[in-house]
Amino acid sequence: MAESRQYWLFKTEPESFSIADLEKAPLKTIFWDGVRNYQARNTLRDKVKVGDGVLFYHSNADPSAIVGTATVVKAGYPDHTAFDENGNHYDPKSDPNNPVWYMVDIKHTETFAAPLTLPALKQERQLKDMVLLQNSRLSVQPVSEKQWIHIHKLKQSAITRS
DNA sequence: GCCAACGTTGGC
DNA sequence: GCCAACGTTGGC
Repeated sequence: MAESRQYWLFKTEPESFSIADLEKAPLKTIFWDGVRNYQARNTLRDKVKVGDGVLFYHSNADPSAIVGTATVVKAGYPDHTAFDENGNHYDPKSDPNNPVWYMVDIKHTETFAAPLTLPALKQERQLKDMVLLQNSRLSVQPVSEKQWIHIHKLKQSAITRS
């Protein structure tokens, strides 16, 4: 029996990679490279599966916000950007025979008509347990099904209001 | 730009 | 294995 679908939140600084960039990518698909944190690595390597839902979050942005969603199209595999001595994400600890860092592929699903800003998310009692709101720096974090559903409701009401 | 919170490194 | 020093993240 297949495990049920899981949900995640991926953070990115829009200055380096935004949801607009994801939409413009060929097949609207990219590899989520550059994660260099062990907890996030473990999640990417062991837990994120094809078909899982991803909340796309812009950090260090004005305003910081969940700006859309994506779908996982390839589960964890070695992050080859760690092997490239000339790249920004090079890490000598990792080599092809014994990779340290992992990535997944995600495909754009939707860009929200109205971003769900951090202050707005903080006002939702149903979201108070979100890892995002717990002072966490984790760039790849779990989202519960309840949180996922609630965020989609918020997204809907944001559209209705606009 | 500041700085609190967090993660990692490395001396011991 | 402890923990101080350092580096990074990310909200404000």
